[in-house]
Amino acid sequence: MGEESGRSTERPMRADAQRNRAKVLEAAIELFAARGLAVSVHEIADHAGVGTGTVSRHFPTKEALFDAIVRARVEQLVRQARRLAAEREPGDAFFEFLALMVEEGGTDRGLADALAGAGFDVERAATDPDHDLDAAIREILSRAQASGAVRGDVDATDVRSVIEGCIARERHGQDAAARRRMVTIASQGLRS
Amino acid sequence: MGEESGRSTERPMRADAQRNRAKVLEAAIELFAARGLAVSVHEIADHAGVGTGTVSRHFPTKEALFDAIVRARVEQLVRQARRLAAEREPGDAFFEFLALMVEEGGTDRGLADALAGAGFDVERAATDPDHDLDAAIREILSRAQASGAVRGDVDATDVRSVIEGCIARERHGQDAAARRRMVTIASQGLRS
DNA sequence: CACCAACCGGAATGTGAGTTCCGTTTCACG
DNA sequence: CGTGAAACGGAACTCACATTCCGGTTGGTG
Repeated sequence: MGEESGRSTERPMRADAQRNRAKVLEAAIELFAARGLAVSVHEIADHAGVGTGTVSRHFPTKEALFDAIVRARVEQLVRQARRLAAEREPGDAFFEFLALMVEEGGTDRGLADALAGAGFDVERAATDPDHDLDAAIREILSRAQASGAVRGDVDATDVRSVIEGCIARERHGQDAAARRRMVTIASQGLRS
Repeated sequence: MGEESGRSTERPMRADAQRNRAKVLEAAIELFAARGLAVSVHEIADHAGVGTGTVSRHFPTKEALFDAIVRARVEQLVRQARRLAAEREPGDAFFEFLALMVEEGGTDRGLADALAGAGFDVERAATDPDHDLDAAIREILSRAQASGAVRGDVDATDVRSVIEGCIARERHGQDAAARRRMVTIASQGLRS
C-alpha cells in the first residue's frame, strides 16, 4: 500500500528520505517507460543514485514500485476518459479515447506491460473507482454504442484487446505511423 | 541447428536416443502449447520421463527446443496460407487465413508467444522460404489488396499486430467466442 | 551541540531458472 | 555374450534476480 510522499498521520518522513523516494520514483518512471518490467531493481537504484536497500525500503517489492507508477498513470487515463465523455459526442469520445490509449501505451512500455496483464493486478486496482480503467472503458463504450457509433456486439475486454493489438510492442521498433494505421483499422472495425 | 530424428549422414542415433528425443518433443509440444515459454526445462523433462541432461543433449538450449517446435508449426501455417491462396478468391483466402491464424494462436500459447516475438527469431526463420511466415502473409495480403477486398494502406506487420490483438491471451481465460468477435472486428477494420 | 532514531549503501543471502558434468546404465556390434 | 562407445539421470554448478541485513551515517530535536 505505498502511499503519497507527504503522509499526514504517523509523523513526516525525514527530508533525505523524501528526496530519495522521489529520486527512486523518477528513475523508475523513466526506466519502466523505456523498457518495461524488464529493468532490474539494481538498474533503478543506480540510475537514481541510491543503493538497492533504499529502493526496497521505500517500495518493499519491485511489484509495489511498478504498481505505484502504473496506478498513477491509470488514474490519469481514467480522468481523461471522463473528460472526453463529458466534452465530446459519444462516438468521438470513444474513438479519441481509443487513440489516446494507444498513443500512451505505445510510448510507455511499462504501461503496455501492465495493460497486457504483466505484473499489475487489474482486479485489485478496480476496487477504487479512480483506478478502474475497465469501468471507464465500459462507460465510454456503452455511450458510443447507444449513440449507434460503435457496433453493439463488443464489450470492454474486446476494446482492451484491440488496444493491445494496436500497441503491438516488442518487434520492429514501435513506430508512430504504424500505430496510427492500427488505430485506423481498429476504428473502422469497431464502427457500426 | 536441431534437425530431424532420422539423420542420414553421421551414422544414425541409437534407438533409445531416438525414443527419448521423441518423448521430449512430445512433452514439450504439449506443455508449450498449454503454458507457453513459461514452462521450465525441469517440467518438460519430468513430463517426458527423462532427466534434464537428456533434454539438454538433444536440444542444447531451451530456446533451441522451443525453436524446433515453433518452426514446425510455422511451416504448417505457411503451407496452409499457400493452399488458401491457391484455392480461394483473394479476399476469402486472406480472411480465412486471418481466422485460421487467430484460432491457432489462441489455442497454442507457445505459438502466441512466438508470434509476439518472445524467444523465437523471426528474422532467422525467414531465411528459409518454408518458414517465412511474413512472406506468406505479404503474398496473401497483396493479392487481397489487388482484388480490392482489403484496404491498401496496411502492410504485413499490421496484419501480424491485428492477429496478436485478436489472440490477446494472458487475461480473462482466452475464450473462443471473444476470439471470434475479435476476428470480426479485425476483418471489418481491414476491409476496403 | 549532542544524541539517537531514522536512514543509508551495498555486500550477503535466498531463489529459481538453465546448463554442465560425470558416474552409471544401456545399446549394438563383433 | 562381452565390450566399448553412446546415452542416461540428476546432482551440482552458474547466473541473474529480488530481497534482507547490518555497520556506518545523517538529520532533527531537546
